[in-house]
Amino acid sequence: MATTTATANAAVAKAPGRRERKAEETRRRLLEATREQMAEGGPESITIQTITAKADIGQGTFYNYFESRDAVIDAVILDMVETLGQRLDALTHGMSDAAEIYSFSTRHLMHTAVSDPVWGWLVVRLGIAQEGLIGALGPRASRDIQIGVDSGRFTVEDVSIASAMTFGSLLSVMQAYLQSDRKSDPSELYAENLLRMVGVSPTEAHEIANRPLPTLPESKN
Amino acid sequence: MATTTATANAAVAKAPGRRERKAEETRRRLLEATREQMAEGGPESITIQTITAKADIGQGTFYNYFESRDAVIDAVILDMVETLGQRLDALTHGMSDAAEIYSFSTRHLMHTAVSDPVWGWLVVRLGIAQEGLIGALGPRASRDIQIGVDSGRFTVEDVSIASAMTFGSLLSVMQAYLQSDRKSDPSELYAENLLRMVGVSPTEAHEIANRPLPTLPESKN
DNA sequence: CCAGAAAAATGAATGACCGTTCATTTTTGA
DNA sequence: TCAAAAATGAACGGTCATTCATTTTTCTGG
Repeated sequence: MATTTATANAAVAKAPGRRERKAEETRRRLLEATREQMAEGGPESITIQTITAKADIGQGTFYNYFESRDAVIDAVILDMVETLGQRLDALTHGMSDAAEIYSFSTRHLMHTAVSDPVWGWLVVRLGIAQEGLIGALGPRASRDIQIGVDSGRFTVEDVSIASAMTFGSLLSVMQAYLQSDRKSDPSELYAENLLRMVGVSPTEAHEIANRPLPTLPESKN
Repeated sequence: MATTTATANAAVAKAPGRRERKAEETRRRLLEATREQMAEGGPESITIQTITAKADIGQGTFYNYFESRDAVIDAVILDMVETLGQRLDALTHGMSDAAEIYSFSTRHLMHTAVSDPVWGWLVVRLGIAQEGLIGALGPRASRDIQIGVDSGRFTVEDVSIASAMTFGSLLSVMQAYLQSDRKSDPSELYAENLLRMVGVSPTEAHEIANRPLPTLPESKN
């Protein structure tokens, strides 16, 4: 064991090494190229050819980093959803009112979806059938709604259905927004409708959904 | 003019004729095969090869009836949506309470979506990005919600957003249902949540969403 | 600093799939 | 009987994911 040349490494293994660093960089380039391609041309424009050309990397090299075309798409989605999820968690961490947490989360989610073209493609085109997307967003929505139910703030008979509706509404409102003349950000009305859906009174729903929205913390990456 | 041989035909033209009847039959066969293929293998399995094989018709013949692959898919969707829409209209025609109309419509829609595999693929896989689907369902949802707003029954600030949410929720609830163990029909809970969303009080929403659901009239076809 | 082994990169070639076309054959109607 | 209409399916052209024999880069021990 301990074949590393000299540098005293603390625990198990942590020497980056030129090779590793370069490999990581290549992987990052491929993910970045995939993300960009998705933003510019949508999911159908993602071919191995376009990705590798954009990343300035040989076609064959792609398969040293990803199993298949689908694998890289899943990786991009997972990365984006996880990052946003963590930023939302950081934002709502200290809050105590479930309705406020739910409102801020859904507003930010919608706002992100209508502002960032990659999210636009992601949500609308890959949509609901995409495992990665629903698998990562679903649990978060469920959790936030469950908090409201447990604290007596929300009254829904079935959390999973309310969660699915939260998520599905996002898709269609966003789609409608993108196809319209993009007049006004629908985030507040979307959140207000959701609050009513989970049992918050209309007047209160209106007030909560229109509170000043704190900005999202930057991601740690 | 009047080149028809003999048969006294009333107005403009209405002689079916062997040719016309056969052509209609072929078109019907193609639509039917497309529908079946969609039910069995989903949208991506719809190729000209599979459709024509299933209909027992030559590949080339396909293009005597439809412009392209997309055209036949659109035709199937339009047909299905129109048929269901008319049945829903017939059902709710005599009703006066907007909440009941909205509830019955959404319940029937969800029930159809979770019962019929073609609708399943249609709604989930083609989903929200499909022009035909949203173009036909959207206006109906908007109309039903608008009736509620006009009669003071609903309070929503933006009908188009509420309409989009009605439709988008359908997708995701159905998707969740299909991926689960298909335990219980989510139609009632779905409708109840929607009623609350448009401003009906929780107690009333519960009552309305659980009224006995009249069966849908058969279609005229 | 060097040789040579191991790892990674490369891009041309492969093979599969699919929508669409069209020259030819079959069916229909008068 | 024959001309027009419809049907046919082989063939074309294009796209694209994936493979692999070869080249290039990196690492290691001397």
